[in-house]
Amino acid sequence: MRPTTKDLAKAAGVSLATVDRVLNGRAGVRQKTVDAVNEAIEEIGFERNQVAATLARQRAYRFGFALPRAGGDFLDEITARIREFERAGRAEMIETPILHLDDKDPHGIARALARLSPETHDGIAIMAPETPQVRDAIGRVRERGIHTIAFVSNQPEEEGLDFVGIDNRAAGATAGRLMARFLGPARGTIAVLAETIQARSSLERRLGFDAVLNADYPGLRTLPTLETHGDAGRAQQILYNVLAAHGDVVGLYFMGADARIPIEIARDLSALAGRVLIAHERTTATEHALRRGEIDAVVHQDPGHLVRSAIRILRAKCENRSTLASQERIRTEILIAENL
Amino acid sequence: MRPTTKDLAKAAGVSLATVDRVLNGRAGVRQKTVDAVNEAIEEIGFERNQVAATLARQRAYRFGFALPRAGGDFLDEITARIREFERAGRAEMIETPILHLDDKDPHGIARALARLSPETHDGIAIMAPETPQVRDAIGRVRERGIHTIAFVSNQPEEEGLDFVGIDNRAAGATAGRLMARFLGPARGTIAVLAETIQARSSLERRLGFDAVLNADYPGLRTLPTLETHGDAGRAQQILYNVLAAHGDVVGLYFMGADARIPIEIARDLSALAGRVLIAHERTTATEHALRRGEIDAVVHQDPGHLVRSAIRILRAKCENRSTLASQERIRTEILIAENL
DNA sequence: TTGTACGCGTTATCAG
DNA sequence: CTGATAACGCGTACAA
Repeated sequence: MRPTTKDLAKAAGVSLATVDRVLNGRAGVRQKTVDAVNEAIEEIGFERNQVAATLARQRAYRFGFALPRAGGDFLDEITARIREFERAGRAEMIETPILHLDDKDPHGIARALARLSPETHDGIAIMAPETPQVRDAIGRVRERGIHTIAFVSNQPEEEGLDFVGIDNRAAGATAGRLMARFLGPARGTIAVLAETIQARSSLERRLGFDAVLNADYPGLRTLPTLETHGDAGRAQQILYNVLAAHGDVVGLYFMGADARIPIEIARDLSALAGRVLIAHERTTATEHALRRGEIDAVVHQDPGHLVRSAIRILRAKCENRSTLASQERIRTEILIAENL
Repeated sequence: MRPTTKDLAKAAGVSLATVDRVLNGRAGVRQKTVDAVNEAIEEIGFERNQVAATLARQRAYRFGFALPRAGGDFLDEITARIREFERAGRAEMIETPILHLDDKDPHGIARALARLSPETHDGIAIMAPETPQVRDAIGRVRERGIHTIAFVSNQPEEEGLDFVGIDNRAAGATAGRLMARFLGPARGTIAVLAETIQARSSLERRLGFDAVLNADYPGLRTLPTLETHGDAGRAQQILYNVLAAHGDVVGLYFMGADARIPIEIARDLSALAGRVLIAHERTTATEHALRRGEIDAVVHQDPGHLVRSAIRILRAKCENRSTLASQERIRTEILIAENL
């Protein structure tokens, strides 16, 4: 049988309570005693039994998800995955409450984050715009002893804040390579659409996309990013204009997280037939479009994986363990009709 | 607080022991009592606390992996992922011993499986050829009360044996579509290589590959599958012959799980430059080849995901729970240089 | 057919 | 600063 805390206490010549204090880094133990316990840990090869530890905590882990209140199919999918986990999580003593944030109101977000207490949250995954207010609020959440990670939309890297999501530059490069390979010898212009070019994810994707095309495909020219602001009418006008202005548009890249609107418009624009269309994120809209051959490929990050990875990382932080890096890197997936 | 077995016992008017019997489907309880307990479960909304249940079992789960003794980079990768899990699994009371099988000896495999006892194994994931002996042996393992699943290489579906691995037909179709899309307007012949055409996986991949090409690309012709039998010399000869016999080879599809040998040969065959090459499984060989642009795409199933999915499914069976279907479907991943 | 009592390996709460 | 001791929710002998 594996050594237990009891064995450890005996080996170190202290009580169970002291063992617990050392194991969990609590204050009020002489350094000498700490060392003795740590030596005994090495000696007998003690490893904490997390199952017992979780049971003894007397309460479930509470890992919150702070998400924008509204935000298209992809966010709905994320929410669905959280709720799905919620059911299974109860038996494992993990709760995953969702906290809704108003995307457009940084102060409101900051206030919501300020209300988080260690009493009700062991950790929180935050998907929010990267404003100074939000960044500061996150810092204060951490200071209160709540573990935090940036979720899907990255926060500035500086403060070593863990991040769960894909590498958007790589995702853009992937889209770019597929676009070029699918176009083959064709030459011409590629239009790029996004909800907004302000989002960091859009910037990074664009960077990756251009890097590939500029480096290897002189026959292809990319236009500046066009902003739809999530507005169907505007998107339609934009697409119409760009096709009118450039007779040689051979490809379209929908860079945003909600490709539904551009896809629907593209469907009606017969002028787009035969062009290569690439979008981001698997949603019902992109899935159907792939099946019908209306778009050619989707670059995707799996929402289920995102959610579970965030939970695993938060839990590992609580138990101050490290995680399996190989498991936590979110893949930049390529979807075509055949591998849906 | 969530209701516990104690609350359940009280609500049903029985003892804890009886609650346990009903919960775990043990014999020796009057139907009337069973019903009473089940009603009480509904009434108070009881859900078993798996953390407590696991702790109380007094022993770790033991989920074995029965794998071929030798088998190329992909299998090495799987083994590495099992070992990786092993370290983290101990704290969660899950052990994952590996059982080595001799791929070429069905009777030996059957004997090895016959030695498995419920004392030492709660479940086992089996990767083995689909011979009658093996199938029968698996049946007997299950009869002894050990949970089983087919791992990576499928067993005939008939007996409702769960399977963890990709849909090989879809994987072949994915490879076929990529091949055709990357070739663009080019016309010509595609050579298909495999270690052996006998393996079910090869058959299924070929089926998917051909289905796509035959349906949509009349300008592309596929040759019969060529067998390398994992032999470098033979593979070289085959490739040489096929290029000599067909002047219009525009693409190569490496269907087997170990693309290292064909890749190395292709690298030296300057005649292959400019052709589209697609292989299966991410290994150091395929990864490097993608980075260097020696091959164009890799169709992949993630070994880490395979391993963890097998473990989760076996565990769910032990706790007779259902699993999150969305999490357990192994993706047919497409890898190019940009999304490695 | 049913119930009692104890144990699992931790954590938390006291008292000293 | 340290130690006893009682939980935590469930499984399992063993008794009845």
